[in-house]
Amino acid sequence: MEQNKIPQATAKRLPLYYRFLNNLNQQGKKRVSSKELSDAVKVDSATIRRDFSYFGALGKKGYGYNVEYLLGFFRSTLDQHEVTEVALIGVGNLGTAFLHYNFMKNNNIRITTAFDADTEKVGTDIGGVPVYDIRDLEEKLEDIKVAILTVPAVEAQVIADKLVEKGISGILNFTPARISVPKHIRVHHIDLAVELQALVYFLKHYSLDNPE
Amino acid sequence: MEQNKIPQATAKRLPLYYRFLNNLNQQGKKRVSSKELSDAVKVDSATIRRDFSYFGALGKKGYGYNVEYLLGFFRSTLDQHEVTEVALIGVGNLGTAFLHYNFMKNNNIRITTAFDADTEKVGTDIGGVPVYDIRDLEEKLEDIKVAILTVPAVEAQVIADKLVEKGISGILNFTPARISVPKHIRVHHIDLAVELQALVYFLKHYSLDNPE
DNA sequence: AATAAGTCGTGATATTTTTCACAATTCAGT
DNA sequence: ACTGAATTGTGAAAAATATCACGACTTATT
Repeated sequence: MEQNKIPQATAKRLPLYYRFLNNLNQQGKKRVSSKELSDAVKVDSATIRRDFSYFGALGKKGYGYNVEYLLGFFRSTLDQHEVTEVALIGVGNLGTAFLHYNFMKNNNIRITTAFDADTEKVGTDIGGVPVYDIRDLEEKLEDIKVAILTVPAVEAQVIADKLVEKGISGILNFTPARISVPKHIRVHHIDLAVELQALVYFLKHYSLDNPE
Repeated sequence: MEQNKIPQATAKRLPLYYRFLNNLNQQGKKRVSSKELSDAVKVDSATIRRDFSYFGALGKKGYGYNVEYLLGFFRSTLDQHEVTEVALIGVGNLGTAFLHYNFMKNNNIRITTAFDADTEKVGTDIGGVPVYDIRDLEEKLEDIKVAILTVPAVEAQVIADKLVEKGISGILNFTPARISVPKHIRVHHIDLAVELQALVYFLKHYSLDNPE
């Protein structure tokens, strides 16, 4: 289970590589070089080769990588052979965007359950996902290990506590609240206002050339 | 203009600090320590002190930081005294979520203009923002420097090209497409599927303890 | 006035991540 | 076969980031 020592920075890029390889494969492309990949995903080619090398020698010198082989390799590495079920808490605009997104296409992930407090929404189906009452969270969550949190900030901690109690493993938190959880639970924060403001800051202070 | 050598990692955390300080100030809190900040924003206290130190000695030893002073300092550093106008391209669910988000509260940012291809939406106001026809992009964009891109992936590059032509400086790209732009233009990618899949990957391979 | 507790700022160190640069290898063309 | 162009995998170096740990200072208390 414990894949030894893949750097976090690498792990975060894997889904990106995977998706692009998937596209290439669907286009019938048979081989690809780190340079081509680099142009497409905007990651330095040496970084890509280094990333791949953590999994062994996947390519051929002077040739590049076999798309199908590489794809197959990543599929198993990313555990794409079994569907990961995800719950979505908070069916506002952002939550609805997720419900309409088809994660099955490139990622073997499915949102199977959604929750909201709004009685207008409870009982409906959005993007094929049933929306339950947030008060039934504990009963309906079953053994889902991953949750997407798109609720108002003030609700975030209370709901996170409930998720923890039900045995969640990971939370993708879109609220501005930095939630507290036991340390064996992984939380990734995506803070839209912070991202926007950071971009504005970079433009004002790093504008002349574009590092990163 | 060129603030010397603030590390990027620090710059990305500034908006987070700023927002929390703003909250503290509104609560009437007068002082705060790096430890308290650390608990709230989940960043190591030494990292916070280091981050602040790039701007000089903002605190007092044995005391902590004066909330009002620190806030004022960040306000100028983050250029919060003048409103940054932003355009939003693509009024789907995700775009609509942005239009309803009040960036003026903690960030001095305002979405002033939105664009969409759907004639149902063109001409309406969403969250107080007028929605124009995407075909009028060139005419209506005026001198907005920042754009949020929430369109279908296939449209992304075409629209990015138009934005570039109109003199955009920064793009917050929510599409899975990695767009190509001249290198003086800054693009931040937020890729929802990648974030979700990366979280799932971390859970499977790093589950026992939670680094980061 | 002295003491204790709390806290910053930062030199030094550790860790993580990226990049360089090149030997080894492959492939395509002659 | 041979040659030249392309490309990997990786040791080594560089750069970026995070953390440790402590002297110096502030405040509160007695």
